[in-house]
Amino acid sequence: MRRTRFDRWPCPIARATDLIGDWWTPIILRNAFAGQKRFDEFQESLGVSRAILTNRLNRLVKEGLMEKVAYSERPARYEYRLTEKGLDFWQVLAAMWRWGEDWLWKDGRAPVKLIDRETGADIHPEVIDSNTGKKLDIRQTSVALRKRGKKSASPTMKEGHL
Amino acid sequence: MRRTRFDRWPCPIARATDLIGDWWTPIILRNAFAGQKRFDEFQESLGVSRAILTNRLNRLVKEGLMEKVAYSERPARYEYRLTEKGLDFWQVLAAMWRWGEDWLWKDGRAPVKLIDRETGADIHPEVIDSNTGKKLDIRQTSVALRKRGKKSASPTMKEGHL
DNA sequence: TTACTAAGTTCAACAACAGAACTCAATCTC
DNA sequence: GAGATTGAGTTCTGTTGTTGAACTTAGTAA
Repeated sequence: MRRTRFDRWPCPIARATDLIGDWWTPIILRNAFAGQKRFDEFQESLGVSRAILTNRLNRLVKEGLMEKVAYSERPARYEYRLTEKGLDFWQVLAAMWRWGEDWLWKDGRAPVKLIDRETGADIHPEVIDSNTGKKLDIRQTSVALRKRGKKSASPTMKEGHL
Repeated sequence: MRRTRFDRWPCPIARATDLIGDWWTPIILRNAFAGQKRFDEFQESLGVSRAILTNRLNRLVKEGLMEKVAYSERPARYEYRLTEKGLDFWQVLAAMWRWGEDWLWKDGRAPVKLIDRETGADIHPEVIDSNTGKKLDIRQTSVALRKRGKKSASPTMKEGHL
């Protein structure tokens, strides 16, 4: 009766969801992107239970999004740093940022914005198809099976339109 | 001792996480994008508990990502359709798709891909800044408070670099 | 010697999830 | 017209996961 796992499903969205599909993981990553590194720093700024924080950081390390690095030998002290894999996850958080600021403020606008560190210009994340440079349109998008693909773990991802 | 809620936090990522920060919601939305509409269709293809499915669909309706529409009066039968707000969420799932296919297949590639429904060309989601057209770079990105912003609910989102 | 710090671990109460069975109104099948 | 089927749920029982507080441990500072 364990939590259902998606990490062997043949769909990238399902596998990504398995990894970050809980309340704390995306928020912890957000704070890591904001420069936080230490256990107590995460714990105090978020108010998360220490047991859960331990669990989530361990998972992020095991999955390669963060690495645990000693910044002091004696006493032994560690910090958590984003890896390349973790840094690349910024695209997902940025897409969430964009959707969130577009849709989740009923009255007024979000009190924060993303800016370019050098020019100060506003940054508006947008998801495009890199082949055409155009904004994604679901109505034009389908899922296809790759040729010579490996057998897909159940449940099968069917071809078809999105 | 309720689950910690983020829906009043001043950060778009936190609010979005509150909405989709569980294992089933993104997967249900994925299937909705794949064209599924009915309760039993979701239930059978995902194997999710009916109680949880009811709960998640209700939440998605309450938050405006889906709408419950009667497709038959007698007997009363309903289907769930993505709204504009729900359709726009595709950018987030697409970003997850891209990150997932780039990082979550150790051996080989994901067995599925996104293609353009008309041309059949591969689609590669990518997150850019719509002002510059360039790929996002976290090392160049900061968070800024908007001028004249409303008081921020705790915890405070600080200015600073990401 | 006592207090403090960082990074956890342990614990009890409670909430959420899984899987199966049950409900209910209407329609189809024999 | 009796019984089975369908769609869309609700209810139930037993685990598993989350919360918040207290405790641990090794080393340092006062």
